[in-house]
Amino acid sequence: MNYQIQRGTYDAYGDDAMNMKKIEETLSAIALTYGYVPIHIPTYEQTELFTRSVGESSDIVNKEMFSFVDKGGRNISLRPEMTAGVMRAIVTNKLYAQDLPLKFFYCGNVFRYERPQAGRYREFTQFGVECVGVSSYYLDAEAIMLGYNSLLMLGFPKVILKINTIGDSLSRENYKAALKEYFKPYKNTMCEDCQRRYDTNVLRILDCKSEEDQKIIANAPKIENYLTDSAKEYFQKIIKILDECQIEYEIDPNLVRGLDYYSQVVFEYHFVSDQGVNLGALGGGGHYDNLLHDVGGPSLSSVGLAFGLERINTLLKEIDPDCYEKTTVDIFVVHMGNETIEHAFYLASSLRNEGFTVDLTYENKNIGAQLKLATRKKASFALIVGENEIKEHTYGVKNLLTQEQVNVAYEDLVDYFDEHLMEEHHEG
RNA sequence: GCGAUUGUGGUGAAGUGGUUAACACAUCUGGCUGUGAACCAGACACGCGUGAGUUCGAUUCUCAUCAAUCGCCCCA
Repeated sequence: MNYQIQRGTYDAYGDDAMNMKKIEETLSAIALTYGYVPIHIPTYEQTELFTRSVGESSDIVNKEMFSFVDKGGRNISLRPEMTAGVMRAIVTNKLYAQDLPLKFFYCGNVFRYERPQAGRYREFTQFGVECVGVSSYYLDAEAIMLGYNSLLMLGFPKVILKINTIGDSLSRENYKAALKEYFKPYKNTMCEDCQRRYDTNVLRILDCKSEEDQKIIANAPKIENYLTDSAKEYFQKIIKILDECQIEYEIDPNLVRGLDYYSQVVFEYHFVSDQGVNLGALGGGGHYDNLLHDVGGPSLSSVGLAFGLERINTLLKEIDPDCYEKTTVDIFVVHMGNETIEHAFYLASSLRNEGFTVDLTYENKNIGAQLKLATRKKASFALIVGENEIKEHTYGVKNLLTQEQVNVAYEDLVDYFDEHLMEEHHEG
């Protein structure tokens, strides 16, 4: 029986898995500098949490959730995103009673039952931040910049930041009504999707790819004419801050995000490689006002964003395949078999205790094969342990890059490696 | 959920309705039982994604199924 890996999932190992870890570490470190602290939440919640918060009209909840009934008869869903879980955690732990805003960052796997494509998986990893409890355009701007700078820091040569406002709820109601009014006469001539959107979420019609429909959309009412004064001002303040900080952005009036809970400012980060590889949004987020309240907490506004780590990873590799440190070993211990293996074993242990990365084989391979193995494992040095060496307490140390070999006394080994590995790292 | 393309060893890849499925790289063994190379000899697909059907016979034909890639939808 051969077990097949599940559709839309993947295995990562070695350097690949290492890269994912690196990205997470980098993002965490940056979030920390913005005053965010880690939060850990469960992988599954009761289904209703998601239908309430993410929105029943959204595709994510509608048709993409991994839902099941557990042995206790509870309706459970694997998290399709993290924000809802964070809100729930804030409510169950009454964290809103602490100093606001609460600033949390998280990294974890999320699940969406979708058709897989390049850069799209059914189980994927999101890194994100949520800043909860204070409504301030400074905080929104801060979050946008956090995401923008993170991508630059990770090694993206440039980032396309798309930004838009969908207004406060009053603006949005008025605008939606105007759109419905406008599209009404065209409804039957538009594509099937748009006809559906007309009823479920008119805003999404603006996003339509059909050329025919775009002609109609071009003359549709614009959100800016329906924004309340305060919503307009709010957005302009954010734009001004981005200008001040010389963050490049493009205002995309058709940018409407799929999660129902957003209001005011929404944004996405994109990148297209020189080879033309475009994986869609690398990350996105926005401001939300009612989510915490909907989940049973007080009414507090927040801003959040999330990145897709897999997309970031594949794009970074596209840009520069060598952008990550590879897994390496400092010292590979080579022995002559038999009695020397035992000596090699203890030698390796003591060097590991000194903090070196040490590897060796316990098979009886000849010296050539062992050196070859050492090279394959990207070892810096080979430490040769034979009967003569054991007798004289002096070992052959071969630099696998320069092929130079010297004899080093047992007592001097640690110092020798300290010194020479340091050099290597500086050069690297 | 819809449409298109694809599916041969660890990797890249050729090929055919019929005895041993090319070739290359990688790997392993021996020549060389203390130094990463080269060379020489040899090994390496329980069988061509999985299942069923057609056939005297299928990896090659048909159907189903699964998966990957791309587009739509949606999103990270």
